[in-house]
Amino acid sequence: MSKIPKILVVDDDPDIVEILRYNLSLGGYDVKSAFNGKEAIKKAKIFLPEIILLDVMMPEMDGIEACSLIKEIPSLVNTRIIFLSARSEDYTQLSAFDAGADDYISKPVKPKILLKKIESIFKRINKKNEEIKVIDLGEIKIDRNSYLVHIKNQEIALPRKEFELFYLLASKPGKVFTRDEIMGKVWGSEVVVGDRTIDVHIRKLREKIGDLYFKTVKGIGYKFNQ
Amino acid sequence: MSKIPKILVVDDDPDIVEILRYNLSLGGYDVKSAFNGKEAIKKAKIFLPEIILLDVMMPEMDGIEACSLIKEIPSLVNTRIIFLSARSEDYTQLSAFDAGADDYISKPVKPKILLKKIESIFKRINKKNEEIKVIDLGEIKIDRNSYLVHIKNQEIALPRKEFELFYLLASKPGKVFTRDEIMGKVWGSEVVVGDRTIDVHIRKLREKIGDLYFKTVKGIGYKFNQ
DNA sequence: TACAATATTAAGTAATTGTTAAATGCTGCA
DNA sequence: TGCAGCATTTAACAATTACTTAATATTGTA
Repeated sequence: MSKIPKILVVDDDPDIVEILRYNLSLGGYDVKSAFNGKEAIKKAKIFLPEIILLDVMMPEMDGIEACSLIKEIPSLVNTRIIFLSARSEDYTQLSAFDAGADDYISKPVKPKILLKKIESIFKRINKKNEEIKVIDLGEIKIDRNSYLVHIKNQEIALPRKEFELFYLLASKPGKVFTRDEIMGKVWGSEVVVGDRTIDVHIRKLREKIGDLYFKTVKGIGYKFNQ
Repeated sequence: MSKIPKILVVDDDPDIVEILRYNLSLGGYDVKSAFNGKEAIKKAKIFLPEIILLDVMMPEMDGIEACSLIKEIPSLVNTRIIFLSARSEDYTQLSAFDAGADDYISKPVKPKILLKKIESIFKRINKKNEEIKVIDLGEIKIDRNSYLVHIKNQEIALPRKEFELFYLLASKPGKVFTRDEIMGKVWGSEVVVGDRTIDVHIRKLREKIGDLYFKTVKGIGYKFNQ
């Protein structure tokens, strides 16, 4: 998490490579470049970048073909590929996504959009590693994919805050979460809400999920017990 | 799938036509030729090639104009066009792609590169055709080939955006797709449209497909349930 | 017991989505 | 080229749902 994120830039036009390299370096990334598909694959194997920016139109081996090949290299399965293309046509986009692209930027590339996109991808990468999508406690399952809670074959839909709160508590059954902890993780550190807000949400959960599961630890916070 | 791939070569220089024809024939392709844009269009309509190699500079009607016209012929919408040009100038490339070109080779053409490119395009074409383009959920079938939806022996035609949205949601029944996710996958990550656009499309789907299938998860997104 | 912390309500406020109709964009065709 | 017809987006407003608050009651414990 503490290492510098690596990006490989691939384009046959040296000017474009330079522009991208410049902007990405400013953004604090470790950038390397290649000028065709073959070189890209070779360098990617060694450099192991988190993201590859890949031009679609290149002589010899085009971006889409290169992408397909990269996606087959085991050490690069988690590498995200962003295509660069002269025009944003449906056909091109489709083949790009078919080949395994993760995103798409049309030229001319605007530095702001580029950096934003990169940033959002890194955010996604980090998030994904942290997150487990389904909490399975046997009788109770909490599923982030469908935003549903299953209890003994019953299906319950929860509003967002209630779901997040439940998800947090159930992520470590038995652990007491302080009010501050809950506040920070469910509401975010910037939001300011009144004292009773958490209680009200706990109440709703007790109503919907079952009274017994949620234990109050007076003076500290709450915990979930199966 | 078993037929011989067809390529139409168009250049006003008979020598170049001959070189290309020779090399492509060796590669196992069914090659025909034309010597100007008009002839190219006429022959293409009958020959129905998978790929057209088109010289940019030609007397009477240049390649770019010819390309535009070809792209408007319904029976040739799936034909890929590769431009041949004496120099790889930016300006030319841009107009070429504007006209609907799929790729670009600069002269002098190296047979190896040409064959590789052609091969990679055919690979892509075949891959696409092989791909699962039909989502079959029993009572509901969603067919990408015809852009039709079948529900209980009823056939419903959907406009593109509605179709794409439906296709996305139905690709993982039960999964909640966030608005961002939907935006990125159906509209593309660069397009900016208003807040209510997705809702309106969902509404149309509910109208046409059935209210029950599309569930709103407030604060998150939408999901499809069979 | 006192009293600080939590529970419970109902009602207020905010946020999100639904619905329409009209505006805009696009495509094929005469 | 201009028009017709459909697709898509926008904008305004309504409806719904989520969330927070405030007032009051209850609880647990020093």
